[in-house]
Amino acid sequence: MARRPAVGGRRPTTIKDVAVRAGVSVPTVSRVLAGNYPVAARTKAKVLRAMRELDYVVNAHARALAGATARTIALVLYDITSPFFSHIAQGVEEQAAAEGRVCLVCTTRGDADREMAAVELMREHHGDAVILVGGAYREPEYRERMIHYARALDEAGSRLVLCGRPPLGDDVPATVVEYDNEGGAYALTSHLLSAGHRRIAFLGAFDSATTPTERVNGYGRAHAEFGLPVDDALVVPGEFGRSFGYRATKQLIQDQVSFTAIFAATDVIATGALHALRESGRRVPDDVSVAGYDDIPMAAELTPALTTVHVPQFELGRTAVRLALHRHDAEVSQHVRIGTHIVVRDSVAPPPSRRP
Amino acid sequence: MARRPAVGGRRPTTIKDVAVRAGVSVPTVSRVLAGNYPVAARTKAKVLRAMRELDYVVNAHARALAGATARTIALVLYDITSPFFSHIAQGVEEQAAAEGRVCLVCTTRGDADREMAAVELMREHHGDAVILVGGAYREPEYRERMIHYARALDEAGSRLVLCGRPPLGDDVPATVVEYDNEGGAYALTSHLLSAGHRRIAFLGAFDSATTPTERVNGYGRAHAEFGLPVDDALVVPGEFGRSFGYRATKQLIQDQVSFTAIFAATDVIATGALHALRESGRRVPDDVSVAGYDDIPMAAELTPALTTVHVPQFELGRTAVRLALHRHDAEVSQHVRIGTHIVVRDSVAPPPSRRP
DNA sequence: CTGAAAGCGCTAACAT
DNA sequence: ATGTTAGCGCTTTCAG
Repeated sequence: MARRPAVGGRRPTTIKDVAVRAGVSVPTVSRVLAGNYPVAARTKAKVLRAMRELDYVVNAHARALAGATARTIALVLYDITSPFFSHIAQGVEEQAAAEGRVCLVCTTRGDADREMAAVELMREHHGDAVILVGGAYREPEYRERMIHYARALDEAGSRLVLCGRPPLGDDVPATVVEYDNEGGAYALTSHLLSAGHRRIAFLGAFDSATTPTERVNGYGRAHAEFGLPVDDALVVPGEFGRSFGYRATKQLIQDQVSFTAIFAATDVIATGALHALRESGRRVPDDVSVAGYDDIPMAAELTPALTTVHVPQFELGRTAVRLALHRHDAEVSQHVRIGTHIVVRDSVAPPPSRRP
Repeated sequence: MARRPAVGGRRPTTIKDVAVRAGVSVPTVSRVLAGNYPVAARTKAKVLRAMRELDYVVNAHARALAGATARTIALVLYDITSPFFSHIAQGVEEQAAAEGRVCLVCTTRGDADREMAAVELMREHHGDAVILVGGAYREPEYRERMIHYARALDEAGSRLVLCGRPPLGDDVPATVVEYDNEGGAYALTSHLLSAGHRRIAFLGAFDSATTPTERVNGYGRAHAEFGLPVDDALVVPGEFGRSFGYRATKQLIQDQVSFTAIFAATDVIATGALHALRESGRRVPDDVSVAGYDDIPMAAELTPALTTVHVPQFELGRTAVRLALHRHDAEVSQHVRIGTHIVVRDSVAPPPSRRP
């Protein structure tokens, strides 16, 4: 029964070794470790000394198995390299650290199957919460599966958190941290319309298989309120990546679709559009106005600085963790909707026709 | 001894429940779970069926405690939101996933104490490796502490990995995945000098307390080989952030220091410099050339596209995981140095004096 | 304030 | 091919 001779090393120090060296029992060591139980000062000192001398660290697994919680937060992320998601992740990580938790991270890259596999995997780790960021699909089976996960996690004493994703229904035990997609898009489109734009291209109308179409809906509602029709030729479906923004803009120009403004569904798409416009000799905002969505930090640093809709990414992440960990406090609501607002910078001007 | 009534839920299903329902013993269930032992097809089917019906998932902690490894990779990162680090993190995450591991992530934000606390925390989790990315300090106590961690992790059957960080010494059991800082900086500086530049500002000469000064060394060596002195007024120490690049450039201009090129120690610093130059009415590369380091994906997409030194971020991350996990294969070296090379784009031109 | 005993859920050695 | 037994390192009753 020789256990774990660990190819390159010997058996790590355990609580028992500490107990022996300090001349006390194992539970006593455990008590000074937890610090939630009276221990004589002298005993405590002896134990701490032994721990230091032996370079002892607790075994998180043994602790999780014996005690109640693993003190981890699981994060299932669409993609770490996208600025929008990475800032949410930062919020999650910082709040988790502040509450004494480590993060377990998995990446899905927009694959629903990988996402579900990731949730299953996270279930095995029995963290305090499983936070889903980005990606959300609308197939009914997918939804059913998520509801199932929400229930399973709840029964296991954990919590499913939908961060920046649509809710699953009021009877589903999940925490929801949303933000306003439709309203922000409505406000920004209104801003463009008020500036005099009548031909506004919308880049990134997500297809029905993926994330909600709320942003394009806001765009549509603003047009409706202005009594203007939407020209379908101006609404370009696509993913949220820089290359899509670039390609879509090039295509619009090549197809000779006339437009005086571009509203990109994300700031990253907008940077691609900006690039394409510049390459085609269009000045922004003199010839064409450009607006984005998300207000990633880079938006303020582009030339011209991008007019966009602010989404508090960091706050979103922090809130997700906070709500999940304090879900038993009566004051803490489990469904919040964080507001968004327009940030006016330099990439939007009246269309050329409206200027001298 | 009522265990874990878990405020909002009941006791999760265990392997025992599965065994009972399938009418077999616990080890048999364990065997079909592991799949590394002969089990009769009929029995296996019964067990799998029971697992499905009970919605069973293994307890990762129990498994880690009883078995050998936790199947996790710990990642201690300077900052998730910086593109350079997030792309390394992506490489780590993908390789870890490919090898059936989940990542535990902690962020340090350049605080040596937080970094050490993070390593301690990761030690508790008994992952297969603890990968350190970014940040590295040069105080002797810090170095001693890291050496200590390397030994402790080794003894625990884990592995310290220094990714993009200087080695700790040949006798220290750690995996090192380096890349060439000095050589890349030398090559790029030579490129600028060859183009005719003689007043090249260097932005981001790290102070002695933090990361190595190798990049500035390469800058110096190139000058020496060209038989040129370095003007200290052109070498600006600072952190690697966009705002530093912006401020330093503004300062240089305000101080009327003459320069025809800027070599930024990171691409992110370069974006700040670009911004400041644009604001001051300098055209790039017509009036001033700009070069960066790292080749973050954004570098290719700037206007003008940035000439820089390519560092394979994704590869760095993947390699870190691969080497650590396969450290017992004789063929796998535990100290690799990944090459860097210049990427010539549009932000460097001969200085105005050398053009018609 | 401290120790003895039990058990968390799982895997691995030992028998069949 | 399967069951029995022991034990991973820790926390938590329960006694004293």
